[in-house]
Amino acid sequence: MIQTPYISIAVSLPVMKSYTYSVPDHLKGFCSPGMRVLVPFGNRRVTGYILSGQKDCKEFKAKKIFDILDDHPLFPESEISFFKWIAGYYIHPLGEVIKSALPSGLDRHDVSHVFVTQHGQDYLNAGSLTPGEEQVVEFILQRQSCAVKQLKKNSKNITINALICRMEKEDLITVSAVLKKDGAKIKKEKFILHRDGPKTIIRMSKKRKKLLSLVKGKKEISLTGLKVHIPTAPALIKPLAEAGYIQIIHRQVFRDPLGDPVEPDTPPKLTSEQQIVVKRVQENLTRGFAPYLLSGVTGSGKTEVYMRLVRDVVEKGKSVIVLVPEISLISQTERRFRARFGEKIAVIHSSLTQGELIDQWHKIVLEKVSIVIGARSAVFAPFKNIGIIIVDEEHDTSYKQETGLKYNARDLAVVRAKMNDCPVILGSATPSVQSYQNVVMKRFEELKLKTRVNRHPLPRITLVDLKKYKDARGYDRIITPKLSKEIRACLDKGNQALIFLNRRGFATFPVCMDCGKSLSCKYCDVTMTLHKGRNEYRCHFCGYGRPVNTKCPACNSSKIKPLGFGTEKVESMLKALFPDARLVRMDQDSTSRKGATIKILKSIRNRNVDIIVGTQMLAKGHDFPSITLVGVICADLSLSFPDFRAGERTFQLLAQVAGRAGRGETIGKVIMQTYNPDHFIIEAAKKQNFFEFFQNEVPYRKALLYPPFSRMIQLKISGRNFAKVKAYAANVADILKIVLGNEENQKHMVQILGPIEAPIQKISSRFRWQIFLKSPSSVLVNRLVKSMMGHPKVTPKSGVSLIVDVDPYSLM
DNA sequence: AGCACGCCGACT
DNA sequence: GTCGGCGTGCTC
Repeated sequence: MIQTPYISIAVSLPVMKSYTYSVPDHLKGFCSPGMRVLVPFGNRRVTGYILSGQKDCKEFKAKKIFDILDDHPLFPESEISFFKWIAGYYIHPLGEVIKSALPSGLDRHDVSHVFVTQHGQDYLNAGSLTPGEEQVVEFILQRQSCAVKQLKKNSKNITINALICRMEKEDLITVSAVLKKDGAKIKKEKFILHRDGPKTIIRMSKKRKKLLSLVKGKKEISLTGLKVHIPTAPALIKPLAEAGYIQIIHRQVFRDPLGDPVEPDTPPKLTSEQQIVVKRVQENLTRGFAPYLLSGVTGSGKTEVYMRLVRDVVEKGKSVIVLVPEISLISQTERRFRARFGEKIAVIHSSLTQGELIDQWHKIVLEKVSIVIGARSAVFAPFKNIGIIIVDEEHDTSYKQETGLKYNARDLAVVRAKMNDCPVILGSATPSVQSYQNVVMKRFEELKLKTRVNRHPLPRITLVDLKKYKDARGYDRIITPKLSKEIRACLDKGNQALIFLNRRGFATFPVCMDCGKSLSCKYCDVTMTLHKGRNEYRCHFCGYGRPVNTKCPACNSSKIKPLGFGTEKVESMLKALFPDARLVRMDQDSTSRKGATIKILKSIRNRNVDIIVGTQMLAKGHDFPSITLVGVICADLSLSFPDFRAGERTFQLLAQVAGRAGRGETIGKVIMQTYNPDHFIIEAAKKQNFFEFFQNEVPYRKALLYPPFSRMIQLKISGRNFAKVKAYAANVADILKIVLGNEENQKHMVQILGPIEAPIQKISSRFRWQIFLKSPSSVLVNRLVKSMMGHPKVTPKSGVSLIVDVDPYSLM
């Protein structure tokens, strides 16, 4: 609790400093760090987060805060230093860091709204408005009031600013600030308490009597609980409460996002390997920061190791954060944790509604739970006393947030563990090069699980050289005879086959047969994809669609040939090749409808399908015990990406997909079709040998000074005007060079690459340029960017945006 | 982010 | 001559 007259606030706006406010008398003693407050900022109201108390404020007169928005802090004081670290490392405003750490939808600020005045109304009725004015007035009246922003967006008229201004002067409309209201609130429910000795005696109907006896039987009962017995209870309670028979109280309840219940499980006996690993970590549980990399082949029982350690930590009265990759549905790992720990768990996941997420958050803050399991944002879980942090599938790219604050939750997990003096375990069957390099450098301790729990051997992988089928006609070119023979055999045995292709749609490269140009998106620098199911061409970057009978935009020819293939085409080919088989496709297109994913997963589990075709969403998080054959249509698709991590990603993806085969009793088979059977990535994937991959990859990274042998910061410059973007990018690069040139001792420590045009030159009508900074020292690149941003010549240019991405994942 | 203040082009 | 464009700077 803060007793000082002033408080230090981070506002949720892109401003780099914190601000001092005074606390009015009636709010004294109600402020704590971690609470939200509504504060005046400029001439409007915004959300601020209380950082600390402050004794005095001399340089300027502090404004008073308007209100405190929370009863309890939303995060513990101890987390503030973590937020500050993030703000510094990712070069991001502190208030926005906190905003992105908290559940979305909690932010409040003024939004200017326009209203129609009585005067304006009269003019409209009298028909004395100009057509332009009439349009504005009617647009506002349709929705009572309207945000100025929305009005501007809707209007094609460029002089809308002037029009609004003039209409306000003429008293046709008024503009005023409206506090943005949020959909998500704490859910409260009515609870009924019994009271003796009513103030007034009222007539007792049968229902009233029944209700009273029910209430008397329990100490307290929720209205929902009462409704089960007496459907009309909501109407009955009011007179009874007024007469003093009962008391109604409002209490917070937690919405249940967990869906169908999971059967509780009993811990199995650990294998000797697992025991060794568990013991090793247990020894260090209370000895401060200790980072581990748990590398274990698929099926080696990593989850069981996590669960043992979690139980230990919880028994010591500490909290646990478990991070899992973001997938479209609750993962197998999450289910297993719930089965083991039941009520002690909070879940943080993108499929939660805003309200559910806030409830889970409150459960953590109010210490109703001691375990959090969830996707990347769970790394911000507001625990005070963390005993261990676990990051499962640490190599997974979904830990990197690509919008707003571009953090990597896996890296933040290590930082948070360090600040909390606790162990952190990163687990994976295919670790990231970065994490394994940390093992090599002895920064992480490696823990190994070499054998599968059920002692089954890993699936056998056979390569098929696609070069031999380059000139083949028809199906053989995409589904080679070897693969189709194996599918047949798999079907005949009554098993399931999984066919993997990391590209969705039917034809991915439509080409005009007359002018030879590919059909590209109007707004992006990419080829469109034919989707037969939707009957249109679609851009996978901006969503723009063209009808299937579209003519070539360059020469107006109607002869567009659907070259290139995606999952949709593979599906239709398999249908033709195996007419007896039941097929299902699983990709973004087939799972976008609500409930579709569950339906597909259930049909796979219940063995109502024989062949599953899909993209990488098949490779993650779900367990398909009856799949015995995995077919990879083209293993090299992701290999040709213009990205130094293309090889790493390909290896991980192939190893993960291969691991889907033979999880049950039968030994799995994998057929991997590739144009590069001799490539070291493909060879290592074939052997499922991470170490071989790593040893071959490292020299290449070292030679070109790529991570983990350097730290990178990517500057993305984009805008609608090509010349402006290019000029601004050049300007930023110049400033970087000047700033770097001033630091004599650092000149040779940081490389500035660019500005260059991005591999995808335009997305959603925005032209894209980039600058890369590389350095062996993360501190130096960070400092360079900070001084560049502070340089007087790098003023934000209108129409051009500059985005800083520290440790970037996507270089496109 | 949003808003106010301050300087240059096309119009009553 | 002004109206209204938008570039620059600040918000406790």
